[in-house]
Order: sequence, then structure tokens, then C-alpha cells
Amino acid sequence: MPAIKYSRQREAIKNFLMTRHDHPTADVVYNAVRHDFPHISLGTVYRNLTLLADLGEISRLRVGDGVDHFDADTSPHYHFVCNCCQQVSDLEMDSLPVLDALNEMDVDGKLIVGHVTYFYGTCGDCRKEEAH
Amino acid sequence: MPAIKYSRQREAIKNFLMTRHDHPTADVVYNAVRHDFPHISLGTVYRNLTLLADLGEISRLRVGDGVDHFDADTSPHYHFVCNCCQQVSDLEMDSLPVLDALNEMDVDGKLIVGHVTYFYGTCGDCRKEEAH
DNA sequence: CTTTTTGCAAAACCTTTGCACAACC
DNA sequence: GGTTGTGCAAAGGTTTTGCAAAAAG
Repeated sequence: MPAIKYSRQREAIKNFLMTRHDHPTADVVYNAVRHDFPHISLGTVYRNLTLLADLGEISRLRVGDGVDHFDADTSPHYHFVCNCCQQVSDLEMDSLPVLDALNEMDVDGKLIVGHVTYFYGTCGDCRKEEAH
Repeated sequence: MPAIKYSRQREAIKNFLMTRHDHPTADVVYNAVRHDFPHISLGTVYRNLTLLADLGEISRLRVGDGVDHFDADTSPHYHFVCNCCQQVSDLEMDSLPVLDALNEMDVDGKLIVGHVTYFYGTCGDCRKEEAH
């Protein structure tokens, strides 16, 4: 396990992510950080997002659209994906203890240690659009 | 919406999928169906898997490993992904009404119509390996 | 005969990686 | 100075697509 050294690029990536609550993709992060680091490469963005996720400082969301999304808020909360505009957002909803209760449980010979749940539907903006 | 015509390849793809309970990837389907259709192309496999999924005859699982898995069993049931061997399997577990109860609900301005839940952990085989 | 599907190959897309150089400590 | 991170470009892996030929109805 090599030591981790500071890098201004990594700090900028994390700082940007902390200002956003819409769970941007690597490409969005890249284009944003490029304002401060015009020569930063997409590879560096990916490397740092992966490193930060491995360190547990951010989380990686795989909501099923084929692209990874990233979230600087690592506290437990649910995510919502709009079927209409594909936007990913946080769900202001209490945690569901039923799901967590399954952790450490043996179901069918399998030891459950975690789960991932995403909710799908129509977001507020798209519902207004539909109302027209 | 164009009409749908029968194709022997599509039938073979669906038939193969119905014999398997391990949620194969497109590539696995391709290699299997190739025994009967040596000249079938991967593109055809992808087109048919997508069509069958759109028709609701099979379901597409995106468990977060970057590859799509397919399941001919479209009845509601949960899936389990082994962190160790990456195998995807069915979970013999009753449905969790808490999750379904959220359908049609308005949470935070968002209309929930569905959800996806995957469980992660160690499967039976890998637990035996670990016991050594 | 018209429409849909196929095979093939190329492209698209997202992500990872090798390497020489720069940054960090 | 030794180690880690970066930029660049190339490669990797999965999935989609354009097109002429084949199959379906």
C-alpha cells in the first residue's frame, strides 16, 4: 500500500464534488475542474475519483444508466433516478431498517453484508412538464 | 412502432436464457447460442436481448459490475451478488412490502414508480473456500 | 413484394493504463 | 532523492449502429 501524497487536482475534484448535490459523472467533474486546471486530463479525474471512493471520502453510484455518478455526501441516504430526464437526486426519506436488518444474515446459504437500492420515477420538474 | 417478426435466433436466445438461473451476460449468451447458430453475431445477440427486455419478456440486471446480466425469470424476486466470485444469483426471500409500499408515493415532490435492490455479500461456495 | 432481422465491421462510449515528466515531501 | 501524481495518448471492454444481404410474412 503506497503512501498517499497531496495533489492540488485531487483537492479541486473533491471540492467541486462537495458543492454539487446532483451526483455528477466523471465527465462533468472533468469539465468543471478544467476551469482551474486547464491541462488536467480525464485520466487524472478518473484516477482521483476512484482513489477517493476507495478511501471512502466519496461514493460511487451505479444507477444503471451505464455511467458512474459520484457523491461527496457519504452519509446513508437513498437516491432517486428520474425515468424522464435521467437526473439523479437525493431522496429526503428515512432509512428503511428492514433492509439494514438483513445485514450479517444468512439467507439461503449466502451471507448478506450490504445492499444497494435506487428508486425510479418522475421528478418534480418532469411532472410539471407533463402537466402541460 | 414497427411490427415484430419471428426470428430463429431470437427464439434460441430466449430458450437458452430460460435454461439458466445464473443471469448470464450477453457474451455468455453469444457463446452458447453459437453452438446452434455458428454465424450469429454479437450485435444480433445484443439487439435481441434489448428487444426482449423492452417487451418485458426478460429482465436486464445492472448489478454494478459494468456488464449487463439477463434473466428470463421476470417474476419479482431479489438478486444477490457475491463480492468474492462476482456470481449473480437469486435470493430465496420474501418480498419486502416496505419497498413496494413506496410505489405511487410522492416523496419530496418525486413520484416513485419502482425501485431496484441488489444484495451483496459472500455466497455459499466462497464461504466454504474461506473456511479452509 | 414489403418489412423486419441478420452478419459483418466499424464506431461509440466509458474507463483504465503505460510511460516520461512534474510535483510532493 | 525517492516516491507518488500527472498529462498525454493509446488501449481495453462493453454496447450500439450503418449497411447490404437474407429471412419472414
